[in-house]
Amino acid sequence: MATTGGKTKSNSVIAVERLRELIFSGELPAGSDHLESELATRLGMSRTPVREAALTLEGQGLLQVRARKGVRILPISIKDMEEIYDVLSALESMAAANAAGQGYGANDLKELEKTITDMEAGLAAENREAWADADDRFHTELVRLGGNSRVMAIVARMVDQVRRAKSVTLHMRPLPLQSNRDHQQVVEAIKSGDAARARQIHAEHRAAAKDMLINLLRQNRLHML
Amino acid sequence: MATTGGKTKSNSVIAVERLRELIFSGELPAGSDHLESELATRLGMSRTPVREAALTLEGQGLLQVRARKGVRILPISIKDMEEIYDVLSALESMAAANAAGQGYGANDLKELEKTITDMEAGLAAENREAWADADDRFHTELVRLGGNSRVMAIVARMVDQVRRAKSVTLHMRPLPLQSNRDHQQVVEAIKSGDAARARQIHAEHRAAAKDMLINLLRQNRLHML
DNA sequence: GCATGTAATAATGCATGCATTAATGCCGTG
DNA sequence: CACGGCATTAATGCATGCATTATTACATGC
Repeated sequence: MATTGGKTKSNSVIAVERLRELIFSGELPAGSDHLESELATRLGMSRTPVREAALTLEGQGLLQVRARKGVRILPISIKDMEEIYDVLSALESMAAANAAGQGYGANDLKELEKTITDMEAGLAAENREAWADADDRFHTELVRLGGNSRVMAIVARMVDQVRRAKSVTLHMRPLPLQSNRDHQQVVEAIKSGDAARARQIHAEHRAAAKDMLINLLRQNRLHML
Repeated sequence: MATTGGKTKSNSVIAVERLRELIFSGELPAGSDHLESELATRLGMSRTPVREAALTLEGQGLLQVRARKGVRILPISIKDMEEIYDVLSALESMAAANAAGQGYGANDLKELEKTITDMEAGLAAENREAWADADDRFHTELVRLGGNSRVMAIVARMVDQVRRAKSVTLHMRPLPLQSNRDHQQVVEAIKSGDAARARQIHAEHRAAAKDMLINLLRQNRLHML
């Protein structure tokens, strides 16, 4: 039995998971429409659980349910990216500040530091996928250390929405050298309990990431992803 | 025909609206469980649209769908309130800063300023409901001026979750005199284009509101609402 | 008397079919 | 030839019934 839990998952939950995979992998491309019955056939179940899954994913901002036109996979515009990165900036910097205020010891921050060494390893090997994976884990862990479950949930949703765009730009962007220095400084601020500094550094980190990404998209005329 | 739109609403949408009303009015009390079939009978429709509405509201954090136990109306703990007010603080202060950066003129801020005069009128008449209503409109309008649709959506959800708690404490709290001064200062910072100041003032405003509310709940032993 | 296993029960989860309704194409008219 | 109304079509929205499964109560054995 896997650690994910061997509990018998309902078809509705399976549909959510499968649809997410199909969206992230690009098999259901951004902007495309799909009838409930098509998706039901594709997933080997009836329309009911597919419909429920569609409603769930609509609440997560990944698609839109439109009467008689099927579900539309929502594309991400540059404006969307700006919005999302602003939300991430505000919430993650607060999480960093809160993490700094918790008095975490070296042991509590082990996981966070491991993501940094993984990023460095990824950078050294010029393995962008490995770096990106570790970067995701850094941000997830940082938010977790902030101790606000709602921030965790919101951030996860926002990250989902930019997932496609990130994978597209991953190979276009320069190697993120500054990024790693930022991460290291955030950890140090948390260690020393300097909430204001943790917040400040992380906000600048996110602002820089936003600018880099937006410019990249504009330069490459990627107005919709 | 009302401005809300006379379009034939689906039962599923009606169910969402009615359930929200029932939750906010306390007819479905926090912590209570309700079978899908009960709710369906109550709303005069079949289980299907009720079930869909329940999934939607679960995504909004208002209730929880539990197999074989019906839907549970989620109570709000003090920890929840802290989380929510921290999210509101982070996102609304960013909205205030962004609003200050938009170069809004007197005309753009008319709606915002009207909410302040309404609050003052409510205060003068010691009409707490009128004050609270204007206060809600102030925050909604402030976030709208920030120009980030995701922030608007997230803030609206958070506000929904604390709605019951707010109405309980509305008559316990002292008259919010400082609150109005804060609002006025935020508007002035936005007018003068001072983003940092708008952010700062509003963050302090939300922090003070949070402390006041949390203390009120603790003093009155209201650990769950 | 308590614990364990089993059977009855009841609520969800899902499939199916029909009614509703918006979109599309066609026909008739100006 | 273009425009407008009507019929056709097709996809959703919803109700219904059944299968699945967790829970509870009861009986039996220790």
